[in-house]
Formats: sequence, structure tokens, C-alpha cells
Amino acid sequence: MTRRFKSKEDERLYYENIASETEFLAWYEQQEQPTYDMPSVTIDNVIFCYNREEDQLKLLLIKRHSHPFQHSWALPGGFVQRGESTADTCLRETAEETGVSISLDSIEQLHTFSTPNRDPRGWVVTVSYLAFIGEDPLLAADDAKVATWFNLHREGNILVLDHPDHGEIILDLEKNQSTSQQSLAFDHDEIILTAFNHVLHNMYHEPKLLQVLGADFSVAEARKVFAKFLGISFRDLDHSNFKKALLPHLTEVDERSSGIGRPAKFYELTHYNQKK
Amino acid sequence: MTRRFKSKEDERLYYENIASETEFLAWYEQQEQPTYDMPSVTIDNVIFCYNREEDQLKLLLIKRHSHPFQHSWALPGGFVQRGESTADTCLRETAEETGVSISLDSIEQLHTFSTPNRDPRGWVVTVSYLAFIGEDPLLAADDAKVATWFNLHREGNILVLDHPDHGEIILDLEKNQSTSQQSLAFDHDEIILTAFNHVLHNMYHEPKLLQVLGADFSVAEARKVFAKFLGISFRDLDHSNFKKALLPHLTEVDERSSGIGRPAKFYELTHYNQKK
DNA sequence: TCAATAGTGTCTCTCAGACAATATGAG
DNA sequence: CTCATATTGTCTGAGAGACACTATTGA
Repeated sequence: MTRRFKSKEDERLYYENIASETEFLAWYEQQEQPTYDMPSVTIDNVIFCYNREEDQLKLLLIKRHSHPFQHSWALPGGFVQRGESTADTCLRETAEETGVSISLDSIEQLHTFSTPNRDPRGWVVTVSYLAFIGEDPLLAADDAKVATWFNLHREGNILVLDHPDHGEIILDLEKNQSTSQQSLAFDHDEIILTAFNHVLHNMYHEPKLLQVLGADFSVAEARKVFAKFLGISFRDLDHSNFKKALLPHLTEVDERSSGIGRPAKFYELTHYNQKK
Repeated sequence: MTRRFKSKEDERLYYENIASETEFLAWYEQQEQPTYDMPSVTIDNVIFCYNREEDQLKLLLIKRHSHPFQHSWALPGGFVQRGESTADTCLRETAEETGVSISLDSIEQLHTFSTPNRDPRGWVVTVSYLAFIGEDPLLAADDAKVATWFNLHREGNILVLDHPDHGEIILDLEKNQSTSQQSLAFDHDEIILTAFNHVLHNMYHEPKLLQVLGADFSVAEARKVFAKFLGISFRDLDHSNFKKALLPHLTEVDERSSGIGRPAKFYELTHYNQKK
């Protein structure tokens, strides 16, 4: 069954307005290209972890081997493919590029960046994600992989990303950009700072960042993680008051000794585990 | 200057890894289609206003004349075009579709929706925005335009969108979806509920919603707007305590009478006007 | 026994919320 | 003057923060 139309425009108007929805969709499928041209959509993932032994907060970066921004450091990420949501892409690309497998529970959508010319290759829109992961599964494989954990220090409103072999990158929390000679690919400095500010803004209200401590943790460990994000010594956070503030979000699961001192109670995050 | 390559793949590897960035970008420009296929990107805008005379909170919807979701109500929005950011698109499409012109200050990015098959036409990613606008500039033109203000009532965790000529649509704040027979196009029910929850979550911390009152307003008017979002009577919000809580965000600008009773002081939102 | 670590308790100051009193203008 | 509305002031209980004390373990 083929209809005749005076013009392509008439055909479009017929199917959009007069035909049934089923007919419209069948016609739409057969059309060549859509009316508008389209951007690439990518995701970038800001992944934090914390190493207990080193008492270090870390951020996962990958070294770009190809243009553009060849040899620069960048956030793990990649192109969204047909049939997947951006959250799916986030999990897939993180696994592919870094070998780190994370779950839907540990990621959170942050912000979508769409400034024209933010990617020299052309029109690219990027959805950014934030993730907190428990362990540091890249240990021996560190030099073999392109993905590397950078240490992250906060000193006042300055964030320092450094790695013994790869120099350092300075980000300014107030200027919202990189201020060092070495800088990150694309606008990834802005994305990281958006992520960091998001963490600061929500840490007491919904302490997702404690997921960097894995399944369970003591109050003292939680204090250390908070202190890293605040850029202060964990001793400046009063143990008693900190515990009082966080207890509503925690569920006690265990009590065990870890080295010297009185054995600590261990907790897990209440909310997220209930959702499972 | 033309190079020869054994294969297309070799060519790509050469330009991505060996050539200079300038050479790479020149080559990239000339390539046919990108490696991945691409989604359409659209924006949708959740626009609230408040009418003082009617003491009504309102939401702007447009009636769809074309497939898909022909004859359904939908949020104003449209396709992002090359060379503009999604925020630009938001302002442009809102002006085009509704005649309402808004500024960058009055919009806020909400969330990006990318579930596969959320649009029957195919692959569409949507960035949602939230806007509060002052007056209700569609008055006489109401029946001529496709854009219409729906009244928005909250009763418990139920949101009722209604219009004297166009029936009503019920949304459930907890189930996060529409529960009425008449429903909105696409996943716009979910987008509206996301927006509403966002407002509730931030209203005391950063009372952007007061932009629905225009340039300046009295404390009593602010109470009425808050009450609408909370689904309670404005008399249940203690004037004294409410004022104490909001004063840090307000700047006094005037004192004038509006009808009966003691003349009220008028305020404007501090933060946003400073930014200008 | 002491040092290190963690849990528990106490005190104070501040602030949110309930309530009361005062100020201003319309009718 | 009276009523309606808005501003200003007071009181109290809950919670945050500073600090002190107790408990448990390893050396």
C-alpha cells in the first residue's frame, strides 16, 4: 500500500498529523536521516577510592594515547551506544577502560556538559557521573594498564592530583579550573571540580562517599575519609560529635579489633543496603 | 600532500597516534561519518509560575498536534542544534513554543534521561531543565496558543494538574508516575516529578522557587508559594519563624501597602541579583 | 603500667518552633 | 474603634559542638 504525495513536506504532514500513530512510526522508521543533525553523546566518570594503608584519597585517570589531547590525562569514559542508557554506558566504559567493575548503586548522575566546541573533534555532549568504590583493585597491574590512581590532596581550596611517576595537576576549587602547567584533557578539570563540590555539598546529608570504605568501616575510618574531602586532619573532627551526626545513616554490623587500641564497632551505610 | 595507507585502519591509527593534533583534526573533519551512531538530543523545560490574584501555582504545558503522542500534553522542549549549549536550546525552544522569554538566571539543569525506547521514534536523550518565571504573560492569547498554564495542586503526595477546558492529570509523588487516565507525552510525568522533588529538597536551602513572584515580594507572598509546594495552607507556616529562616536569602528593597492590613516590607532574592 | 585508640557522657550555647505582643491601615 | 494583616519580641526544648571521662587492647 503506497500513497502518493505532492511533496515530501505533504507526506510528512500527513503522517505526523493525520495518519494513526502506528502508521506514523512505520513511516518514520523508513525515513532516511532525521531532520536535525545530531551530536555524539559520551559519559565521563569521576571515580574516587580510598586506601586505608596509605590513608590516601585517590582518583582514577587514564592516559590518552590518541588525539585529541594525546598524552594528557583524562577521566574514564566513552561513547553512548544505541540501546543503552547513559548509566549503562558508565558501567561498561569504566569496566572496559580501567578493569574496575562497579554497580549501579555506586554511581550517581552529576551534570551534563554541552558547551559548543568543548571537544575539538566536533559536537559532543557529555553526561558526567560520580562513583565511590571500595577497594583499589589495580595494584600489580598498575604499570601495565593505562588507568592509574592519582592521589588527591586538598589544601584549602586547592586540589592537588599527583602520582610519583606522572607529575601533578593542580585544580582550583574557586576558579573552577586547572591552574597547573600540566592539565587534563577536554574540560575534565571542570567536571572533577563539579564532582568534588557535589560531594562536599552532600557529605553530611547523604554520605555516599563512605562507599570508598567498602562493605563496612569504623567511625574513625569514616572520619579520615571526611577529613580528606575537607582538607583537614581527621583529629580536628571530634569523634563524639561526628558519630552523633552520622549514626542516623549507619547500621552497626560488627565489632572487631584492628591493631592497637580498643576494638571498634563497624557499620555499613543504611540506606543503600536496604535498597538492594 | 596525500599519504598512502595499506588500509583505512592504518590511516586511522596514523592520524590518531602519530600525526600532530592539527593534522589529526584536519583529517577528522574530512572523514565521512563517525564510528558510532548518534542519538538525537532534546531538552524539556519544567516551568512553574504563580498567579497572585488566583493564589494558584501553575505549570506550562503544550498540546502536541503531531505524532507521536498526538493530542497529549507535554513539556515545552525540542531538539538541540549544532553550535548551542543545552541551556541555549532551553531558552530558544521555550520562547519559540510558548512565547515566554526567560533568562539564563531562571533556569537550572535537572537530570538527563536516556532510557532506551523512551521515545517511540528512536534514540533520544533528553536534558531536563527547571524554571521559575514571574508573571503569567499568556492571558488573552490563552486559546490561540498551544501553550497553556495548568493549575498545580498538591494534596498529600498527589499532584493534580488541571485546566478548566482540558481535564486533569494526576501524578503520584511516591510512585513517581502518572496515575490518571489522561497522561502526559513520553516520560514527562517522571520529569515533572523529578523537578517537583528537586524543588522540595532545595526550597529552604536555596529558595529559587521565589522567582515565581517576580522582582520583589513580601514575606506573606513567599509563604503562600512555599505552602503550595508543601501542599498545606499558608497559615500553617508561622510567619515569624518562616521569616527568620528565609531572611538570610533576602534583601529588603521597599515597603508598601497592598490592600488591607499593615504595609509589608518587600524583598528580592539576594544571591541571584548579586550575580548580575 | 602506660600509650594509643575508641566509646560514652556532660555541659553550654545556639537556633528552630510555638506563642505573644505590637504596629499600621482599611472600612 | 475594630478587624485584618504584618512586624517584632519572648520562651522553651532539641541539637550541635567543646570537652571530659571511661573502656579495651598491645607493648
